[in-house]
Amino acid sequence: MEVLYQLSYSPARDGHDTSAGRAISARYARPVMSDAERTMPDIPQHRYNAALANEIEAKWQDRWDADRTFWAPNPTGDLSGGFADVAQRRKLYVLDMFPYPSGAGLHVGHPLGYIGTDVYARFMRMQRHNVLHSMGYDAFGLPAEQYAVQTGQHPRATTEANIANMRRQLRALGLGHDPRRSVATTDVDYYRWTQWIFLQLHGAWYDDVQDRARPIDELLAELEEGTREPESDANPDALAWHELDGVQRRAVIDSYRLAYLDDALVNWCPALGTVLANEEVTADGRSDRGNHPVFRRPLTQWKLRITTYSDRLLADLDLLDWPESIKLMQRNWIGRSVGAEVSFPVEEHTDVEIDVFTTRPDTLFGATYMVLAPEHPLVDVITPDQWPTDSPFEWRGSFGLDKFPSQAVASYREFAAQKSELERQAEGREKTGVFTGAFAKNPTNGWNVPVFIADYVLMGYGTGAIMAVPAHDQRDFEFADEFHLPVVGVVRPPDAWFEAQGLSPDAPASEWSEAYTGDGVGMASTNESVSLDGLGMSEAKDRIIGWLEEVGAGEAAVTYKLRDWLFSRQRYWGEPFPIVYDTEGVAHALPESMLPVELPDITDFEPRILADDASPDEIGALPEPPLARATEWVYLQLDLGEGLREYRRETNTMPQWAGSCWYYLRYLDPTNSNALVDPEIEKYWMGEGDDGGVDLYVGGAEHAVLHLLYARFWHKVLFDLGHVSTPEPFHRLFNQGTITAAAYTDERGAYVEASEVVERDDSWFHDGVEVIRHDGKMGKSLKNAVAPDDIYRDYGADTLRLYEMFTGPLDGSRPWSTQDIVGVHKFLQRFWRNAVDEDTGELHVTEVPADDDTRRQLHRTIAAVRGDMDKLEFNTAIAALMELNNRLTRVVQQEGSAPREVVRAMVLMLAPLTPHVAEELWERLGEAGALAFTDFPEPDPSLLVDDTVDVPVQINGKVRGKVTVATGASEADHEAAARADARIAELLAGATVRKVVVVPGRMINFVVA
RNA sequence: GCCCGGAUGGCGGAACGGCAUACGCAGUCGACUCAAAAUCGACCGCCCUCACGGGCAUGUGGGUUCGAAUCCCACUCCGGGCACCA
Repeated sequence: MEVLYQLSYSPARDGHDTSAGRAISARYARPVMSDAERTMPDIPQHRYNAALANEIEAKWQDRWDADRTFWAPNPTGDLSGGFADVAQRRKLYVLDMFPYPSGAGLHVGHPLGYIGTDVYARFMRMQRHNVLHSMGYDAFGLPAEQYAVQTGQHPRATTEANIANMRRQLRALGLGHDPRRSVATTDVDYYRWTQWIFLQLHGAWYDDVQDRARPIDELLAELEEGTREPESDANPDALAWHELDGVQRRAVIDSYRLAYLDDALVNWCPALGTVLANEEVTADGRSDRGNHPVFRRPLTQWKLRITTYSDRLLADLDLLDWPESIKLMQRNWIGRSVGAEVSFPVEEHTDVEIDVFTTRPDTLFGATYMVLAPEHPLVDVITPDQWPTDSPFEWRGSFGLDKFPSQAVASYREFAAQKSELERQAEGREKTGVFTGAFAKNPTNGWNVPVFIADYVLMGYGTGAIMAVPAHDQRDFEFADEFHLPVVGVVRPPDAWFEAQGLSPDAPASEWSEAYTGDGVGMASTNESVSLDGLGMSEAKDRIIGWLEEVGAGEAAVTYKLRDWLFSRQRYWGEPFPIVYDTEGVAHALPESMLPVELPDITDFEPRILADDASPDEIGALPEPPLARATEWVYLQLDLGEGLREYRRETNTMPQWAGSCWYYLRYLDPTNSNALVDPEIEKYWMGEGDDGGVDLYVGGAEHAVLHLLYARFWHKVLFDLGHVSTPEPFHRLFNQGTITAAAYTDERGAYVEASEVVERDDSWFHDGVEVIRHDGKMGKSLKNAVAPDDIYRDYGADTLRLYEMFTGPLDGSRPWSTQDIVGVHKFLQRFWRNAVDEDTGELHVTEVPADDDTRRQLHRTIAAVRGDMDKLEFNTAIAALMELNNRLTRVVQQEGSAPREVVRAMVLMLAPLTPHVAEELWERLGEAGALAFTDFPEPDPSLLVDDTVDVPVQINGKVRGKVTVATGASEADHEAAARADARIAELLAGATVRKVVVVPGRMINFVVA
């Protein structure tokens, strides 16, 4: 079996250590104590301390590599060696969100989740599971490219160096990963398949009837057979397929694709020199990465039609064992709203209607004006040449006292476009807008309502136009207030609302100080054919939607906040698109046989930015991607079926999210050059059907909507097209917490290096200057990172693992405290001492069985540890092991040696948590077999119950004593035992016992008068 | 503003509606030692008490219950997400 791919762990299977591993061994095998200390007679030679831990850790890490301990066999293919041995085991796929290999390396906050998954994976491996656990690298992205711009060093060089360093740091933690599966998204053999998935998206369309994606060829066939009409924006005249010419047909087909070119407003970030997805822009209009200003600009870019999956992305959350908070964030992000679309005829334009979306069709009678988004295409159509007579001066625009409506519209558009998202934010919710000069007709009551444009209506949501009901929508109310538009109430608020407003219960809406948005009784909503008066909100909605459908003025409708995924980036260090353009500018997908499209080597990585961020309004400010300058790569001749022709390549690259959308599939079959993953292997690890997917996926909650939504979308497309067998990629998701640490700022508010701060009298000083303490997520930016290498040096990796698992529940955030580490280190030291003589290094375990109480505690501990580890509650599992060790310490003191049955079980229970020291003791105990695959201890049920149990006795719910009763005693026996207790009897004397509550084995409560 | 989540000793944290504060850190005292370190042991929520014991404590105020850290309502503070989404 030959395993060849880039950037893998070095081939330890040949018996050679990796160079990185060697470095660790050499570095950490060095004793921490000086030779003088080492030879001092009163410091035991064989104490478990950092020096010994480092020796043990290096030894076992080398051994695991040599023995291929964590190679998980596939059922077939290159990686199937040894499968027969595990074929009877159940499979388990444990996955970490893979890291970006940054140059700074790891700090102790990073591996919290990795340690958690490793403990769980090792625990399950000891319960006869074939466990797949590996770690790859999400290595495309901005930092490597920005570093390249600064230094001229190729991103591949820095990326590979960073990956090597992270592998070294992770290896030193003793993580039981299958190294053969460690892919990096930047490997050509990897991104070849990222490009392949893009081709699948490009070659597919969404069939709304079957509710799934299908190959585009099937669409073509249906159009040619005439079983489907070419309904598309690219076919505005609704011509039949046979009436379209070749160019038109092509445009129609392209408009159906899941990957499509779109000319629309994008988030343009001049400082980063690229456009960004909506998900990458923060609420205050800045880039998620780097916090630079972002502007809305039109540009032709690739988009992925994720919106077609809105409903399924929403509905299938129910299949998942995920934290409710993450599901909720995804639901909110998808933002499904139910309501109606209503058409408002435009005055003087018999053929034009303005369609609006509303969630409150029950308030339709109260619509007193309309608003279009400034960039709405109908604005130019409806805007008249002259202002209507009597149109108020204040409506005509405060942006230049415009003589004509077209001028007012133009100047308002300019005003709105020039505002950055940040400026819009800074202005709060102040409403601005301008009258278009046009009127539309409210279909319910025939009112002529003025049509405005205003930037509080967004082109990207709903239809880009609203009906404004100021009485029942706060934004509309504020706009109406600003422009003195009529406010007509059509839902009667409850009396309490009027009271809270300080209004009399019959005050008309024109006197209200805010909109009433709650439920209420319909009023003033009657015409010749429908009435909503007296109806509640939901009845009124049903009634009016029925009426709208009847008269052809509207229909029920659903809208989503989710937008299609902007998929182009003007960067070098990303996956090239497998797309070329012909001389007409038409995009063509390359055939699969031409993959991979490799990134060309260039030397100038900088995106060309033609204007600085001070003048982003120039269209010329848009950049040319670095790849556009690789002209020898860009221009080529190809035969795509029409003979040899000239083409130019797409020079944008894919966003960083692309590679991370599917890496969990490539771990399964990393060396497959014929397919993304072999179907048999995919079914084996992922399972099939609604409850299939990765068994446990652990990562930070910061990926709640970005990565997790994109990955689910790609997986569903692959599912629809038959490439994977489960509708969802990640069955169980767990969010590990973050590690925080003290951070300090000086008087300018700048962070100072936390490790250099000293405490004096409850104050903190850096270089003698007092600084302010805050707590924050550990990291480079707060200058409070702690390197794992330092902890390995001072305590060993097992101690670091144990400490991180002990400080609290895995999903909680916890402060780092180097001071507290000594507690878990001493626990390991004490357990070691219980089994090994510190002076001689001899084992001092006895074959004599443990006493009954010790054995009972052992089995209770086994039961507790098993339960806790199943639930990923490692902190309480460790607490139980500490308690057992405390008892073992007493036994050793009394007996002079430790019972093997206890030591053996404890070694097995520690094996997932502190695998190196456990392996060492396992070997010294002379136990046979690989520890990693030895069965986890099982509790003896008969030892979990005691003969007697202490039960608290309460009087009126307060604990007043404790009695001992036989296990399984009756309620009467409990009561009798309690009454027999001298102190209880005394307290009960003279009182009337009204009631006795007995919960056998738990408590007795006397209720007295 | 809206939506989630949280609040327990000096600190990190334990507690199926039933002995609050497990386990660990820090602290106090003791044993060993000439001494220190290391190790081992005891104590360690607050108040009153020599003690026995009692009172009060799980952010605040109510409620349900024989019994509430746990369930319900309101509020305060902290953390996270969304934010003119019609």
